Amino acid sequence: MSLILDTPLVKNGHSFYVRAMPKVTAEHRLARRAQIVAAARSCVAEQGFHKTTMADVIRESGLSAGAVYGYFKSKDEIVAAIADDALGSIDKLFDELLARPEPLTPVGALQTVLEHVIFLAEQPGGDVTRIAVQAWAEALHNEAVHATASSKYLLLRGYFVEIARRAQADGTIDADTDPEYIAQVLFGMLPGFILQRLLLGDVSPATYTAGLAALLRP
Amino acid sequence: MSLILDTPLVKNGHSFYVRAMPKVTAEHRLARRAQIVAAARSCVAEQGFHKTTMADVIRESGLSAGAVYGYFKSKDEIVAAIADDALGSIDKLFDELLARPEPLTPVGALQTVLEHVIFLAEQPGGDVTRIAVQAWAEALHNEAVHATASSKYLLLRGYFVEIARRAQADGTIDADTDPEYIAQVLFGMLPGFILQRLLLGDVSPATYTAGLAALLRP
Amino acid sequence: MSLILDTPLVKNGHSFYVRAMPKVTAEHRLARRAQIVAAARSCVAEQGFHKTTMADVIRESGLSAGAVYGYFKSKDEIVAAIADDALGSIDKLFDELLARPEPLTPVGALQTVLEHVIFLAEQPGGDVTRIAVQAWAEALHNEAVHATASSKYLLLRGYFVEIARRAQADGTIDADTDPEYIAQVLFGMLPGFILQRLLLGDVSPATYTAGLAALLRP
Amino acid sequence: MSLILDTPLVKNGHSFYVRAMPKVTAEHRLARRAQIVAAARSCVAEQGFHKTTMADVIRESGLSAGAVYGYFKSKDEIVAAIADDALGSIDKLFDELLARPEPLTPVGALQTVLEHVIFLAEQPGGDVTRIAVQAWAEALHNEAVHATASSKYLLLRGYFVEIARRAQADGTIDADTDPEYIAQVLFGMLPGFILQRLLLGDVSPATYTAGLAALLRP
DNA sequence: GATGAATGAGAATTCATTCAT
DNA sequence: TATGAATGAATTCTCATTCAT
Repeated sequence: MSLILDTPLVKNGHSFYVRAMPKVTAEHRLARRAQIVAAARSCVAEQGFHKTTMADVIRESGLSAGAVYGYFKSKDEIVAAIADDALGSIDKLFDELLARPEPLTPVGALQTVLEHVIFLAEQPGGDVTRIAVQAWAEALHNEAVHATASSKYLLLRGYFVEIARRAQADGTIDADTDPEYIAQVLFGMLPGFILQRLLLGDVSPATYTAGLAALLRP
Repeated sequence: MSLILDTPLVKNGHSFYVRAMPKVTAEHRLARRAQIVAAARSCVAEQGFHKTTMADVIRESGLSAGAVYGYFKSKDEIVAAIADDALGSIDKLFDELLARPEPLTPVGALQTVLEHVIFLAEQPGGDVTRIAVQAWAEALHNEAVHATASSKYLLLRGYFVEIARRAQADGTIDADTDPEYIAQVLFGMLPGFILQRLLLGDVSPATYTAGLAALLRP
Repeated sequence: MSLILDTPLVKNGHSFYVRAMPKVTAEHRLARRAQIVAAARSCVAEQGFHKTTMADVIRESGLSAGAVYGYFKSKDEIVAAIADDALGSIDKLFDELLARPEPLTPVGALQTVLEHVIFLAEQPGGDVTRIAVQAWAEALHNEAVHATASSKYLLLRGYFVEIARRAQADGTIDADTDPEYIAQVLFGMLPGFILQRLLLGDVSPATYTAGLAALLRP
Repeated sequence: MSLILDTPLVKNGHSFYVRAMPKVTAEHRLARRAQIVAAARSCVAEQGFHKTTMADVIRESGLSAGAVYGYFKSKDEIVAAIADDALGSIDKLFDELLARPEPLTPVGALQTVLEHVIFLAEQPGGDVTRIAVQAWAEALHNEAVHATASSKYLLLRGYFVEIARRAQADGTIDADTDPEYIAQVLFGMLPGFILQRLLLGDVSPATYTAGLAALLRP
């Protein structure tokens, strides 16, 4: 990004300076925001939202205090952005599920989700599931986080409703039960999986799917 | 804590009250600790661990700063005590389950647990499940809370192992699957229930048990 | 303020500790507030409201940051308190005027006021008139200061209305003019005196009263 | 400031615009400075010197940060420029007074000045008198502003000395009093007028002149 | 010269904890 | 032991100013 001319051009009796109009703004701004969120995310995955100080985020992001505050008005906005970002993983789970050509069974859907959760958790830059757990706690007294969390979770749970409906249609599952209830249970297995993985460390998609399969098999 | 004298002694320009110091120390100490934890718990249920300040706890408990610090060395100790207290509810769930005369089926056990969770959550003094969610987040970077949480959760999950074994013994559940895996799934339904109840507000023991029953019914 | 007893009194089978109930609160609180305002005032007299930092006030007051914030919720509150305090000098001018046994003429009243302004300005702890000038500027965009200033100024101007009325009654001043207008002019000489004294340094009650007397003498 | 090219040059992934640099430098510079001072003045009239940030000035002026700093080395220089500009109104008062063909009486001179003060205050771009009040406060701890203010005020006061001399010459005013003292009082009525107008809002040239006339009439 | 993103010192404020009484 | 005023390090956020383009 070098300045091209140091000496003014002279044309029509006027001197001209060449001014860079960096296209920067749009993408650059987003990239910087992402950079900051990434820095913050890795702090939060380690220390939680509240032990993470702005100084941590600033240091980790490699920017200055002023720069960070140029992209986010407050720590709360960064917290919300991290939560959004982490809960955005839900969208990725969703895409993964919808990419499947054939319809999935309940167990199949759960297995797919669990495997993708593990995949996401192991991405570099801080375990998303750790952030999800922070987000659960935060959502209880932070309306912004609550709003994101509930909408994302309703979305994913909606997918399980669809799975339940199909299973009811082909007679695999009792057709008289509200598919929402079935989805509550299926979706409701995720937090328990995440929590046991983080706190007890002895679950895996394989053990979990095996356990569920055993329960479902008559 | 009776006052012996109603009229203050005045000496050196200061007034003094003479106050009875009951010898009860042992129980008294415990009562005081409980009083502080109760105060702190109701703050934490509303605001979370980190937004709850010592000043909040001190005000809510009706004691003085010095008094509170006489019973707890630090905020961290109070946090640990609240987590212990909240996770102690697990013991109550457990007692509830063991009190049953006849052995429970997986669905029955879950229903019993969910109903008791609701019962505990609705006790006055702050919803325990809100504190549990805070404790999950805290456990990720607070060893004391992590230790309590994991031991309690292993204990409760152990109960579900027992349930699974019984169901395998009487042929209700496939006997070739490790009962630990089955317990992971059964126990793993609790966090999802708690979370959906707090964040989405549309689950109940009835809907959940119906959903699970539909899944299990062939 | 020494603790009287180190060893518990034992009476009626109970042990007693003697607890100091410092009468502190009421007067002590006021004294501390005054101490902080005094510190702040001397800073403000030198540097103005905005160049005076909380760190300055804290250092000058000899207290800690926390202590200062225990008495004032914000810098704005301290600013308001200083303005109140400085504008409270108006009350002192007023008292001075009302203490006079015989009624004053316009020139006499002005002279008395100017002399007392000088007296107050020369008190140790920061020239009040410098703070008054800051308060004028502040009042233009600080509602709290504006409210105090306008009420105090109306009060003092009201005194001059009274002076004007008397002068009209005894025929010294034209009776057909609204005494409020006359008071506006009399009271309105004060800011100009204060300003010329601070910025030009060449006015005194003597020169000012001489000038006014010359104007009034036919 | 005409753009020669409508289509950006693109080079190295950046787009460039070529802009005409008028040779006008001298006037252009002054125009730009005036533009910046005007922007800053309207901010200061609303918020005072210290609440006005450079960001405010930059936004209001429509220029870039760099551009503003190209014309003023620091905020302090802008503050000084605004004060100079506002105190420059004194020159306008002065011109107004000297433009009168016949010599003025003290009351006449004051009336003329007050009326012109109102005229200036009501010009668009921020009430000059509000800025004057800020300048008074600033002059107490800003040598540049102090220097400008005192020289301007001495100048205007000098005019009143002249008025006083004339009145002494034609016997309207006692000849034994130093005309400087009389000027102190006459000039000293201005700040009180400005302040009462801004803080109390109930004075006008008419009420003020009426009040003064009543005082002077035997 | 012009731009505006970036800088970083410094400001206001909070809060866990202590300690004289 | 009990009190609660006091402490001061740590935290969030601002804003005058610079500098690569």
